[in-house]
Amino acid sequence: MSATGSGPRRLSRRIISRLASGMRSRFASLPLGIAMLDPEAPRRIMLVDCDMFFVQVARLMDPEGVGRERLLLVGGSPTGRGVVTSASYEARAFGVRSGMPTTQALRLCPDAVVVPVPRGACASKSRAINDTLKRLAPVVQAASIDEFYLDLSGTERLFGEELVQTARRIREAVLAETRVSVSVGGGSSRSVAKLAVRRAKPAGVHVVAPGEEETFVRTHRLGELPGIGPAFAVVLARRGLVEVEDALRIERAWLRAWLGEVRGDWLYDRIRSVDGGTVSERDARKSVSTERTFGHDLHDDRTVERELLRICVSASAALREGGYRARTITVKLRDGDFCTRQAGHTLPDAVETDHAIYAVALPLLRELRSRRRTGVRLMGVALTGLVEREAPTQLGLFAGDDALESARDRALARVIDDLRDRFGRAAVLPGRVLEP
DNA sequence: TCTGGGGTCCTAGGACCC
DNA sequence: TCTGGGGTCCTAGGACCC
Repeated sequence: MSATGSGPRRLSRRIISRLASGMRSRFASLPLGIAMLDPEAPRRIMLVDCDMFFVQVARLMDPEGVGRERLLLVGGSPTGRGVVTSASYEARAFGVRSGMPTTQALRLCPDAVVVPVPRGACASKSRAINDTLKRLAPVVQAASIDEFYLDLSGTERLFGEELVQTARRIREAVLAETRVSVSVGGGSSRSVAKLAVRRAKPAGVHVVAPGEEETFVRTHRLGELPGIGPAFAVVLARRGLVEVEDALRIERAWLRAWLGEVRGDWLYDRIRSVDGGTVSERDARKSVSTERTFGHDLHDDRTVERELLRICVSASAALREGGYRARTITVKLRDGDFCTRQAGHTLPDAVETDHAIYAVALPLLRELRSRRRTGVRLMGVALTGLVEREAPTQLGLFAGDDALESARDRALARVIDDLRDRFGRAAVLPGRVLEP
């Protein structure tokens, strides 16, 4: 839950006109004017959310096969330890939900067909939808692979239509251009739009009229609000707060005393649909991670360490692909009994090569393993403390025999990335780094 | 019944510094 | 002779989201 921002920023007239001229060239096909940048214009936010996105993409990929399956589960894994990422509406009628273990889903719906997540196709569909939306709205923010926030403040006057009509137009355009069915929620803030899109599903539109926000939010239970998960809902229920209605009766000071300043303020504002969140281009990434759940728990140290190397290779490739270096390397273990532990280390200088990351990760893994020696169900490596790769480094000061990575190591890593790009992932396999 | 993989944000204690 | 206090970084854990 983010409590950042404090409403629309005020922009000086000069900045507004500069932005507006930039916008006109970028959105040449739109009749955009200065009105939509007016910080005084009431916020009109839309959330475009794909209907069972992974199921739709899997069907589009294979129209004759998977495309004809009504009872379809996307997710699971060849190891048999997966969960359902997305289920068709027909399968949901049997009680299947996303996040449910695939084995459990198949007990509820034995005739369902399970297919893996078509990751690459999902990513490119997501980009296509984003491109379409950028032509239809001035500000588009991809909140996840299948959700997009649009800021349409001021466009009602501009387009000469109500937000509901704009929403329908956008829904039809996305369907026509990408063949993906979406639902659209609208309102005065991100959080209202997010609640509204659920009422719109499937394949519909729901716009909360200006002034109706509080009445609309009041029809929900607290646990239905985005940002209130099972744990928070239990805390609230202990205070007798179950419906939004219940919490509306409590003064801010009491919510702060019960829940802490940050969460108390957040809840007080959210149920009144006060939401400082703005729609803007996505911020820089904060972390890159790779993790893997094994088909069977791993016990042998050499096997575990070999898997760590593979995970480091994959995480560092993703790091370099994003154009980053990382200062903090964290190893995560989930034991056979689902106990999850992690250990991390922060370096004085950011690194980017497989070798350096593995050299930091290996002692962390050994430390975790020595604390608790049980089978390893899952292992992961997270890279944080990211810096842009082009940022100047202190390498010169430290380059020596004990430096974790040299300019030569980095150059080599990029050559290998390039080979993998051209000849496939298996073109270059790690070998020598195995014995540090 | 057995629990994925990719993220973001918050908390809280201890170290360290001024 | 007793105990400062505030800011920032690091680390581990957890809640939450899709």
